[in-house]
Amino acid sequence: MSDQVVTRFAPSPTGYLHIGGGRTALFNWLFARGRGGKFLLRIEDTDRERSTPEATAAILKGLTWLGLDWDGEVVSQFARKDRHAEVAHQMLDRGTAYKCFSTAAEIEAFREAEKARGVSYPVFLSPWRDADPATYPDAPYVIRMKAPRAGQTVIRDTVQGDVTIQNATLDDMIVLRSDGTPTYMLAVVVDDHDMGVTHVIRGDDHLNNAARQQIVYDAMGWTVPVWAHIPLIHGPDGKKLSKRHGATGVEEYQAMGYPAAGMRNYLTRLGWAHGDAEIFSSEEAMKMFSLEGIGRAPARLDFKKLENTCGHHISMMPDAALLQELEAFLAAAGQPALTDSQRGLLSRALYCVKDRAKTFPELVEKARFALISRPVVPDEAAAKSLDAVSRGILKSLTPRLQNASWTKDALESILTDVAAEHGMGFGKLAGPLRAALAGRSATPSVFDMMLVIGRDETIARLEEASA
RNA sequence: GGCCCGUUCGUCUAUCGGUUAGGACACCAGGUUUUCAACCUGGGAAGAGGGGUUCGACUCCCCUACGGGCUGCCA
Repeated sequence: MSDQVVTRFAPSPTGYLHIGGGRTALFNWLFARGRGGKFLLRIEDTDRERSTPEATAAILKGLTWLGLDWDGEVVSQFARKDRHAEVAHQMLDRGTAYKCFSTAAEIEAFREAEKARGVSYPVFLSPWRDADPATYPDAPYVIRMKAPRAGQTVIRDTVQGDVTIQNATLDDMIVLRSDGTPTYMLAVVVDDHDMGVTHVIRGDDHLNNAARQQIVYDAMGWTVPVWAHIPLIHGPDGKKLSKRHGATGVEEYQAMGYPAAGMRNYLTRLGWAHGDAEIFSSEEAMKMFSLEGIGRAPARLDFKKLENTCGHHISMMPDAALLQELEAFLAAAGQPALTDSQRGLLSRALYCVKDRAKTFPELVEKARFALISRPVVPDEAAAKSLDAVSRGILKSLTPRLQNASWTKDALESILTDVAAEHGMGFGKLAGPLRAALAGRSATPSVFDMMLVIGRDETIARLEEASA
């Protein structure tokens, strides 16, 4: 018997990867990876009407972008339908399930009638539960689990605590549909058991389901996994996160230019805490992560904090990795790829822009000075600082830069000297320089810009601006 | 409607009966500066409401309010 941790993420492929699903996957991943366990991926595609291969691809893509790698092959739940049916029949043999010949129309009619009578929660009690097989008609049937009618089922949840459900409120869930396909309630249990899942970490929208699933575990004599039902993510207004809040799919976050490491960090802290830890790598998160640290209340998405977290990660990232992810972002956002020379320039510029950007678009904007080619067209604010006097000063500057030693210290002393000669502080000179070098009024340090683009380009831009 | 879960600064959270209720983001003020960002210093800011239990409750129990989830031959 191995006590290795096995977790899984089990999305249904009906759309893109929701940010909440991404966080669920992240928690499962952190928990497994931090304990030397396995993190498995299963696609819950038993609903043939709604499942699409495109959605599956989108989900895998989202997980991959987030950097959540799974162990082994992706399991298709639908592909295991024969195994599910086998278990349903074993339940039949064990007497923990029965054939029910009630039609959908009959059940619907029953519910309507009960509601009309004022029964708020009509629990359908199948007349076939204890019927004599001799009376079975030759008709389609479903297999229902024989759930206990009395007593209670207790879910021992690591996050929510002990949750007690009265069995009387549970009906005999269908485990196998009349067409022989399994329902979710059966399939999850069979798959989790067969895959050796030890910890079920999922959204708390499944909390009530856990009671029914536990009944299936008991019916088969299987070990119940450790439950951990985590609260959902809400929009900034506290309502369930939906389209109208903006981004709900993880690919939208990628397109907005958030680095994956920052995303992971932010999402980890959303609904989970470990003392005062705020900014950390995924490796550190794995060491700290525990189910006990998960909060019980739904958390709201805060884009400001997301940005702040991402800013820390951008500045911490090694240049090579940063450049690589930036290029992936450009591709994902449908922007033109970098040319070889732009890539070279950008990697030289990173050191002076990475501390000032929170997202990739911001990083590109800050590094604009390095990527543009002449003529440098100043924007309105920059144009204002390029008056006649300033242009004259810039012109007088170029000869002195010709022979200057191209270091920050040397440049600084030349420029402060020039400014002094014109009876001004360096601050006065910095504006025109920015305008000439970058065409903007807000840029990285002028010295850094000169260092990055080099002597020839610097002089060319100054001459152009002062012409 | 019924059942289940939740509720600490605006937001994410720490606290696991005894704290001036801590941190982070955001915000405000000041500083630094070569613009922006960053950074530094300081500031305002919270236990939903009401009952208990206890020498003592944010912490335990009950009620109310509010929010969320579930209530399918969906997952």
